[in-house]
Amino acid sequence: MARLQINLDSEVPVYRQIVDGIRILLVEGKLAPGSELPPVRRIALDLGIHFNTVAEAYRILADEGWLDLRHGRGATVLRRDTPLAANAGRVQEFRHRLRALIAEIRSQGASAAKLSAELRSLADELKHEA
Amino acid sequence: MARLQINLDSEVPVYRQIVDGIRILLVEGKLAPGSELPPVRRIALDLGIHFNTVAEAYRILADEGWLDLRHGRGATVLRRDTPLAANAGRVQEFRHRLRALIAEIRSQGASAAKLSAELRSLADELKHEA
DNA sequence: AATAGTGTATACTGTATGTGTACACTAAAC
DNA sequence: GTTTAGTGTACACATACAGTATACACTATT
Repeated sequence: MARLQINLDSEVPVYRQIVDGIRILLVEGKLAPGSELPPVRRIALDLGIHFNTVAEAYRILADEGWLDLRHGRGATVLRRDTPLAANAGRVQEFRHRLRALIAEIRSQGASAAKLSAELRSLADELKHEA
Repeated sequence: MARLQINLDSEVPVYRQIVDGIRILLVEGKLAPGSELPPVRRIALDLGIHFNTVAEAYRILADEGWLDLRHGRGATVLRRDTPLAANAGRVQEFRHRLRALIAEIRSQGASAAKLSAELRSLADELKHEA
């Protein structure tokens, strides 16, 4: 599995950074159904954190239906049919969180032009996946 | 000032939702330098929370250089020259957080096509602002 | 069986979040 | 000038969250 990037100084809790990082791989198909994830202790060792923190992340992804998590056997990626249609509220929430993210980065000095280009690039990637 | 939208059930702390919401208005120029923000008690009353929670949000925005916060007088928006050039690290962080956000919403059922369209729309808005 | 390797459960510590309350500063009324 | 109303500030507190330590239970292999 691709190496996860964790920032211990971030305001975002580590377990959520792990969830976010693995979910990217899952959604983008870089972790296919049937794959086995590394044991919690191994990831924990790599990242320099406690294995329970990784286990918490695995549990969340299992709750979301991404992982089959079984006592003594490890974690495997499930085939996960898209759960629900996108309703308007979800897309609106996305829009709001995206605006907040853009505002935060601009507030730190990133130019609107540069971010606009990044957004277009991501939009294209997404389009090809769809 | 435009009404802030706060979700008390969100996993995101209320004070940070306030920071995010106001920062959007600031970055997009909808709160111009010289404007006065409402007193912390008034916003708190509107949102049904304690005024100290709003005060915490104001302090953060003041630390970021957006607000002039003065004892007994209220909060006014400062002219804030862009603080730093966008370095590569910041844009990379943006990209990663954006991917995480997209993955999360897709994981909840939003289609790649729809999100791609949203991204393009936001990219265009940004471009016009630049 | 025994063992090594997996995830689980629970108690514990430090930190973050939000509130209550008293305070200090400013401006306006008098 | 003093008073008063309105503002942000400081700090203690209750509670929830994040991360760790440790003992446990399940699975597969020997």
